[in-house]
Amino acid sequence: MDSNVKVRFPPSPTGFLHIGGARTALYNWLFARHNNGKMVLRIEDTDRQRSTEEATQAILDSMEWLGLDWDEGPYHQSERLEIYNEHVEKLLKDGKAFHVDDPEKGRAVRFKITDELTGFDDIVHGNIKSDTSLLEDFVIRKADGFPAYNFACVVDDGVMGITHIIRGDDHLSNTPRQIAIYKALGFDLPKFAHIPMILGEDGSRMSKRHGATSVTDYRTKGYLPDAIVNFIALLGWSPGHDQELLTRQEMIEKFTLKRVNKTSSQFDFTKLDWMNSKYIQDLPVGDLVSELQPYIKDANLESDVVSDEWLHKLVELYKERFRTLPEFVTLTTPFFSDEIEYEDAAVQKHLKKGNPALIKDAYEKLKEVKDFSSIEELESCLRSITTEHNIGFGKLAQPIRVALIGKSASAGIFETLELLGKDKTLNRLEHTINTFLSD
RNA sequence: GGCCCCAUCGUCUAGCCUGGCCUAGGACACCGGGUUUUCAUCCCGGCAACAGGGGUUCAAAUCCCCUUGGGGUCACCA
Repeated sequence: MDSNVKVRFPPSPTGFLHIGGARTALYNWLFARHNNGKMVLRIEDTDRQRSTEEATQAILDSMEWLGLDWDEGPYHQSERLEIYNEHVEKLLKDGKAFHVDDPEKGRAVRFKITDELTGFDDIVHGNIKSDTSLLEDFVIRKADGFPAYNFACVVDDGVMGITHIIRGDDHLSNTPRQIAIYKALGFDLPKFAHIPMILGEDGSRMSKRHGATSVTDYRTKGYLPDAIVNFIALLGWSPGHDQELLTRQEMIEKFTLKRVNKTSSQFDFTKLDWMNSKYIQDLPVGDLVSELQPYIKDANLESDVVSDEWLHKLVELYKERFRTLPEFVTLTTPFFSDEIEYEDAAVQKHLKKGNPALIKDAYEKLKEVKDFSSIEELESCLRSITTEHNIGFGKLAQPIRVALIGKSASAGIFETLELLGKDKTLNRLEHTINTFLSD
């Protein structure tokens, strides 16, 4: 099942890997893997002013984080000047290009438009119209000796034997120029697939003002790479059935260019959050703990005094309650720190307007519980109180919850008690009695 | 502005190529209900779209044209 499919992903290292670029990389990757082909990574660093080594590294890091690997490269265009020059000379000799002199910029080379092609076939869009006579002779080698984009791109794709060019449809209007170069140089024409762009939530082109635009942004915001990959895969492509949560393997099996649609899509952060929460729920707790570790450290929580077993239990308990990684920290801070923020509304409703005797009873009875790691013992203890007072369980659980973590929502009350431990539980109940119930 | 591309629920989309099975399906969000010690999860139900106008046809979301709207591109940037 070998294949001659060869695609490439050619980022220019002038900034972080954009989410749109990531999706382009993903589609190339899925296409290559689906067809048992190869993917080339090529760094298009011909803009000497804007290209940086840091950006290159950041892009490579993002690719790795997303789990998108490649089979060849990374090539750097800045190291391939000889190749481009050879082809420039060829065009010059054939009379298909000519020198232009600019008093300020220096001597450059322009490609001479002659061909009157009328269009090309695009896998996604079908037949694309174009009228080459409308084109102007364009620069293929800049005065600084570096090739211009449209030229370097074609030479590399030709030399590297790229069979399919999958890129954003903002390149649609470049394609006729590039085809002209393919023909002038005698390269076989690759197949083109121009995929729709990703727009911001307001429907305009995604830019800094839309908040998170780079892969790095999503990483620091606490999204899982698998969730990002799944989400952006579905922005412009669908497997053809109703399943939305797909493993990489499923995506590879299902991916075809034919199922990529033509319409640009808007980035929906809410749906991403939902999908991320799904991936969080499905992640083995051990892995989730490792993902969470940096955020716990960042928040300066006392993670070092805590046992692995305890942390695992806490994460297990809370994994259905957070959508992004840092949310876990927000939710569980009271488990790490004694500086609790008591929510006013919760205190009013469950403590001040409640029955003070309840908390005092709970304090006394809990004091007698020997084994706080026994859910059974904790439960029978609290049940006995509600029986005595003849009240529903919620009437007791809520005040205790607020007393222990400061808010009216948390995981199950017995588990909360267990993870907090006897000392903290008693201390906090005591604190509550003295602070909120003393008058 | 010239040229190019696009147009299904608020959003992502299925259906369009190969007209009829579409009283247009799914998901997120939203609204209601159930489960639950709270919240979340989970389950059930609901709201909600073929941009407009002309054709072609027995029949159009599906094919054609126009209008409108959106996007892209017009660099010695990629």
